[in-house]
Amino acid sequence: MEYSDKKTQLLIASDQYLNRLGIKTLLSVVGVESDLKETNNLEELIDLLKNGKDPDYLILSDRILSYPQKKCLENLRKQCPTCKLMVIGGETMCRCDCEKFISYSCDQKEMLEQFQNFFLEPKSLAINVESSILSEREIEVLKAIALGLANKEIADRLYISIHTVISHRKNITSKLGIKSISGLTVYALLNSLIHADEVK
Amino acid sequence: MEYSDKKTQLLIASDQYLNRLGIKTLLSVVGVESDLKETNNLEELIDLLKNGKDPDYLILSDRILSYPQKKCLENLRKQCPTCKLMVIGGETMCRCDCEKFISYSCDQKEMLEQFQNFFLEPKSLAINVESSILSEREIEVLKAIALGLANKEIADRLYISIHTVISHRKNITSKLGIKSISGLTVYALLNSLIHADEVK
DNA sequence: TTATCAATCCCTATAATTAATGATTTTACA
DNA sequence: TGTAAAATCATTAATTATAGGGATTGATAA
Repeated sequence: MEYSDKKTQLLIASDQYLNRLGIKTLLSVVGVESDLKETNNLEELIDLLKNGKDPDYLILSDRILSYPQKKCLENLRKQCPTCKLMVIGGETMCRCDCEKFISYSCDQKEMLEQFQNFFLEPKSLAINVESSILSEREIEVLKAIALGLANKEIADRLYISIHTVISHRKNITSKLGIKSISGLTVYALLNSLIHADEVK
Repeated sequence: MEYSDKKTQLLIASDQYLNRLGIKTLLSVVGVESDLKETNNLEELIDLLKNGKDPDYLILSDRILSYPQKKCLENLRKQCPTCKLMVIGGETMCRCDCEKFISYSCDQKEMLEQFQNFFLEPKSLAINVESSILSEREIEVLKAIALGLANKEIADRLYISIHTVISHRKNITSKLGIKSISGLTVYALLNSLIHADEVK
């Protein structure tokens, strides 16, 4: 039921230009012809999805997703319920609600196969994933922990008592199941709560 | 003084296929014609430099460098003292001994300019940078800290007393000037001492 | 053959974090 | 309007980490 005079609509969202360029080259290798749009940030992506018509395919890097990634993806899904979604991510990217997940570490052969499959396979049903459970305040505290602040410093920064900080910490560790500061730091990094160069 | 029948030798080293593909596409956009080799890991890169003749240009991603990055780059330099070196890295990559440093976050325009300049500008002199100062044992302890282990656990793992661990820790923090666990974790991540998915 | 450095160990005292429990106030939602 | 969750503060005890000191051994380079 396709109109042969209507090209496939494809949208690429990745923060890195070299990545987008690689993806585009790969698309031409695979033989996908499309009306192609691209963006390097989440805001513009959301704008494009809101104001334009739904693309047929959306290829995005996990690095442009905001925290929490799962929630962010869910919201994107709502913006384009009919499109096929491919997420390219690092080893630690949570497997999420998308038709195709590809790791950045895939070699040429695998990457080619995955891309070919993506455009051949029928659209799958969305998988429901539960989203993040941290409250706003807990996220603030988590950020501060990951930045290397001590409880007292966090208390001063957020204008609360150190007891409250400790309470939040307890809730964070029990909710996430991550007990060590390093673990929390990595979590915060992976979820773009902080940037590596902010840490003291 | 170039032989017109001899193509430029160029070597691309990046862990990610999409990156290499993007770089190659960019090279053809810029109009660089070359004998091109590529690799996705450090070992193969070193092999290529040892066994083949020196390339004219070496483009590498900071992600394939082993710890410490500066030392690793110095060693690579010795392997190919005459080649022009471009390093593409993240925001937190240390500015290092190379002719051209490009951030992954550069947009199309800047990336194009930087690539064009790289192949036009004359080779600069190497900058001497001091290398890492951590001892082997200190690196072991740092790894363990970044993985989220407590002093006691580190002691058990390394078969030393907790006092020794504390001593090493003191030396590490004073050498690096990084006091917080999060800071040390980020340092370990950036220097590929650990991987994010190993952290507990 | 001295220095130097890495690696190991120890002590004391203070600071910081965690565990276990509990309580109050505000906010959001059904 | 009642309930649940979030955000706040608190106490006590136990555990861990940090900041100062030192000390010994073995390897290695000047």
